Amino acid sequence: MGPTTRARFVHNRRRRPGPYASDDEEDQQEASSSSSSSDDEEEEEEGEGSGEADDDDEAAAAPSGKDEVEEEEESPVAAVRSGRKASITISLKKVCKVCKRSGHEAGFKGAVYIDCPRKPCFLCKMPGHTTLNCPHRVAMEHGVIPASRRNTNTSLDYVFQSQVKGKISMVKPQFLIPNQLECGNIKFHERRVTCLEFHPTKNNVLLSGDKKGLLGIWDYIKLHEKTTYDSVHSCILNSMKFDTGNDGLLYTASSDGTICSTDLETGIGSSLLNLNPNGWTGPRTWRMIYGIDFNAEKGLLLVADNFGFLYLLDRRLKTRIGHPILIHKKGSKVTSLHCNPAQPEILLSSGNDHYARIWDTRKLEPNSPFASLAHGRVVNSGYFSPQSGNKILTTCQDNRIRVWDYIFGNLESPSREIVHSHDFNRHLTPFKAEWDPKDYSETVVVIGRYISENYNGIALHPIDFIDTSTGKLLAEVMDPDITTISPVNKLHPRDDILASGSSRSIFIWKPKTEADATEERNRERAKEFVYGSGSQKKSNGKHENSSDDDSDGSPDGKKKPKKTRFTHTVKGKGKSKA
DNA sequence: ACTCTATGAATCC
DNA sequence: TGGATTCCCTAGAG
Repeated sequence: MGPTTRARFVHNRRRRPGPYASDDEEDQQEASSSSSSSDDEEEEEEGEGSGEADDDDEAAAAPSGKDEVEEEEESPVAAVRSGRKASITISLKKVCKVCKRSGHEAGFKGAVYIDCPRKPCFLCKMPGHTTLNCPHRVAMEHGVIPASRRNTNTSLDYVFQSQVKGKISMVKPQFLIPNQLECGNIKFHERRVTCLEFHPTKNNVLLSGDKKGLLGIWDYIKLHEKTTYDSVHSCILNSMKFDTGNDGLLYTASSDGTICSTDLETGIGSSLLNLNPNGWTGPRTWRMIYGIDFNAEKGLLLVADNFGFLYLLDRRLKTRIGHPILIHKKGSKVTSLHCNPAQPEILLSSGNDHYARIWDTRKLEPNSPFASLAHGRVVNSGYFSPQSGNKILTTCQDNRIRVWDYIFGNLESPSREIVHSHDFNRHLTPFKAEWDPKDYSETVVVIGRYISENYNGIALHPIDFIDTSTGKLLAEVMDPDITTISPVNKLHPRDDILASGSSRSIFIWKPKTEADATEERNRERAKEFVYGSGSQKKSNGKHENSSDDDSDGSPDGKKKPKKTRFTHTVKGKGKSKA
C-alpha cells in the first residue's frame, strides 16, 4: 500500500488462539540466541519462585551493565559447552534491558513488543503474565467482559430514573467514527502538543497549545489561516478554556504559573494571575498551573497549581477572590478541574495524590470535599458527563478508566473500571479520556492508546473509542503513516470530527464516506488481483513484516488477520471475573 | 544502527 | 520527610 493517508478502522478481527503468545516468546527466544540450550528455556519458564541459582546474574550485573563485551570472537556455542560464563555471556545471551538478566530480551521484535517476563503485565499491572497474554488484551468483539449495571432497585436509582433520565434523550443519534485522516499539519508546533480545543462557535477553528507555551489557532478548512502566539506563555500550555460569555476570549493555564486571557480577534492578551511574581527561585517554590475551568454563572475562573491549591478569579475584575484553598495533598499537583455542566458550583478536581474530589465551591474549605474518589495512582483527569453532569469519568495512571454513573449515588467505588493502556511516560503529554460532547447517552469516550499493536507489520498506537457503559471498544482510529502516540484528543462539539495531537503534529479526522469505503474496497481488490492472495505488504513499512510474530503461519501463504489487540476490559461493580 | 536528551513519578533509603 | 536514583513500548536529532 502506497503512502496513503487513509485512516484505518479495523473491525471484526478474530482473537488469536490462546497459546500463541508464549510460542512467540519462545520463538523469539530461540531467534535471539542461536544455540539456545534447554537451560535457557527452563530458566525462562520458571520465573521467580523456583530457587534457581541464577548463574547469569554475575554476568548480567557486570560492569556498567551495557553490552560492551565484544572482544571474544570464539564460537558462542563452544563457550557454552565449555561451561565458561565470563563476560562473553553477554554477547551470547543478550541481557534484558528491563530486568538486566540474561535468558530473555525485552523490546520490539518487528512490530511486536516482547515484554520482560519478570515484570508485571504492562497493561493491567498484574503479575504472572505479560501483555502478550494478558486477559485484557482481547479482540474487539470479545473485548469486553460485560459490565453489570448497578442495582436498579435502590431509591436513589429510582430518583435517577425518574428525574434525570427523563431529561435525557434515550434515542442515541447515529454515531459516526471520525476514522479517516482528513489533514495533518507537520511542524506546526516545535514541541509536543499538550492541549487542543475547538472554537465554541467558529466551526472549523481549532486551538492548540504546546510544551513551549505556543498557542496556535488554525482553520482546518482553510489551511493557510494559521495564527500563533508565542508570547502568551513561556512554557507548557497545560489547558485552555473559552469564556462562555464571550467566544472571542480564551483563558490559558501554563506551567509558567500564569493565567492569561487572549482576545482571539485582536491578539491582545492580559495576565489574570501570576503565581511566580518573584521569578525563578528554585523548583521548590515555582508554581505551575494545570487545571482550569470557568463558571459562567458566576463569571468565575477556577485554577489550581502544583502544590495542591485552588484559586478563584473574578473574570471581570481580574482579581483573586479569597485565599488559595488546599484541595489536594499539600505539595501535590492538581492535574485537572471541571465544573459540573448542570450545576456549575459543583467542582471536580483530580490530583497527583491519587484522588479525584468533588467540591461545592459555595462552601469551600480544605478537607471538606463532597466526596473523595480513591484511585490506584495519579489521576490525570476527571470530567463530569457533558450533558447531565451526572456521571464522572477519570483517567488514572494505573491504566484504568473509571466511571461513576451517578454523582449523588454511592461513590465508594466506581461503577466500572476499564483496563486500557494509557500509562504514564514522562515524555508524553498525559492521556485523558474525554466524553464525546455530542453523545446524549453519555457513554462514548475517546482516548489514545499507549502500547502499540502490530498492524500488518507496523506498530501503531490507535485512538480508541470506548462505550463506557459496557466497556466495548467501538473503534480504533489509526493511520499507517502515523506511528507516534496520540495522547491528546478532542471531539468536535457539533460535527463528527476528531482532532488529535501526536508529538508535534495535529491531525483532523472525519468519518469515512461511503465513496471512500468503496474506493478502498476496490483498491484492496485490485491489489489482491495483482499480487495474488495475501502478499499485501506495506511498501512504506518502517518495521519488518509481522511474519515473525506468528511463526505458525499458514503454509499456503494466505493472509490471515494477525492483528493482536491490546484493548481493555471492564470491571463492573460487584462483578466477578478472574 | 547507534547515542543522546528532554523530562515526571515512584521508590528506596 | 527528602534527596538520590531509577525507569517498560518516546520522538527527534546527530
